[in-house]
Amino acid sequence: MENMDTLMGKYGEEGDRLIFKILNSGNYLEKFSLSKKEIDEITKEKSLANEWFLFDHKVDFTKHLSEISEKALRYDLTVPFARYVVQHQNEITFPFKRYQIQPVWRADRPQKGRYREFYQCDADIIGSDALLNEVELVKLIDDVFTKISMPITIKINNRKILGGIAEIAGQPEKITDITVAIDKLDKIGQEKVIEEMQSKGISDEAIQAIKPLLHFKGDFQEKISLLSNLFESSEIGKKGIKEIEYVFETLKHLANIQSEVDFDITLARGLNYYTGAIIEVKAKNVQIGSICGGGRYDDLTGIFGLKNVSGVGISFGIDRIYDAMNELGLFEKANLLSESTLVLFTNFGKNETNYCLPTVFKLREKGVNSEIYPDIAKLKKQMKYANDKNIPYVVIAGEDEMKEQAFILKKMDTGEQKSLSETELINLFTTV
RNA sequence: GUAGCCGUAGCUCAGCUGGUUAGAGCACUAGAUUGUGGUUCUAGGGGUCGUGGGUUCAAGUCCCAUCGGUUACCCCA
Repeated sequence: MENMDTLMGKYGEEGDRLIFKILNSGNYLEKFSLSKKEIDEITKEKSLANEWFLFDHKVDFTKHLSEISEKALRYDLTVPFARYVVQHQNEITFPFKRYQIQPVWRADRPQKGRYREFYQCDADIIGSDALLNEVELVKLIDDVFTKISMPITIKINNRKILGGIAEIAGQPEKITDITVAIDKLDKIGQEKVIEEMQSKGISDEAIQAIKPLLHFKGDFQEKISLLSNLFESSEIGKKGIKEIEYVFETLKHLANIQSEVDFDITLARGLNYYTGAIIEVKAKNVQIGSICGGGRYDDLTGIFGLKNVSGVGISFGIDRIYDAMNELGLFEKANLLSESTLVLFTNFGKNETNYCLPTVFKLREKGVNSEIYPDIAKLKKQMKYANDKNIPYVVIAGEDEMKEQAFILKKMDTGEQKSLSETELINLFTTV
């Protein structure tokens, strides 16, 4: 949980709306009052017939947020991390690296691949503006997805390039609108992108300047040279090109990257706080949103009172990665669904349980996953349980076996069974 | 915030232009197999048809409201 003002204004307009707000505790309407203007407006339409007019008339509480809510659930891990770094700046040695796995919340309508509560795993390096950190994080992404054998595309862009585009378009203040529109290119097509820009009040001259980018296809070098021509008069654009060139060259020649890495001019990302590299990862052959995202933020700690500390970080969307792995059948392929229990001891009654229990615990001490059926049930039911749970061995011990100080071990796949002493049984499982 | 689709057995669903006692598969229980699973066969239990109202001689079916789920837009992990 965070203070509301820690979170508000960091993620953009849409982000602010999606922050889970928490009502104040206790009599939370105590401090609440309508402004004179609001009362005038309401009473104009409706006479103040009774004291419940507040409830009769829809009041826009979103305009009174600060009066009724001062806490909110964390929207991501990056902003709270920046707050943490500022609070503990004297105890932290920079450059500071950390990872963190925790749930975050979005007040959104849940749907496929989109959750109200989900886990993120963040990895950040803060207190260094070296581009080497960008390279390290891309390498980290590549390592992770290579390890779980998930084919991905790592898309990389740079906010400075987007800034350059806005600059040469002559409307730097419209950078967000321009980039959000460009971001939709592969979804809605060139025509609609231009329409959207027009509707956001972007001038026709600006659109003409941007247009060459919209239907541009080419490899990395071709993209770079196109942008270089475009950015002759844009310092920020040039800087963006230099940055992305370094990152790509280093990745290409020194990092041994397995995944596809793509310089995507249309990649924008809605979060406001990014200032340099932006990264997004898409799973191949799975229809799900991005499964990992991140970028560089130069001013995030500045907002909380610690200037000139640049950071770069990425965030894995754990739940989506799990969904994608499921859909691709990666758990089966990696044999991650193998049986959890190796031996099941059947339960015939109290005496038999007392007879078996020490052996179960001895096996467990030796690291053999064993369990005893908790209820006195028909053998048929217990066998079915073992079968349904893919337990490969079942131990049966009733009165007869107790007399002989023996256990019957049944191998489920072949059905064969033999009588063993406790020592023989334990040895069988521990000397493999 | 906007729009579409769906709510019937524990689960997945069928149920036609309203018309007897609301069905199937899976799961569950029992038996064939009194201490032996996977296959098979037989029998059985289990339903306020999301909720509330309306139309009708008659509503799971039509209408309205409401709640829940889901999908898309937006945005993102």
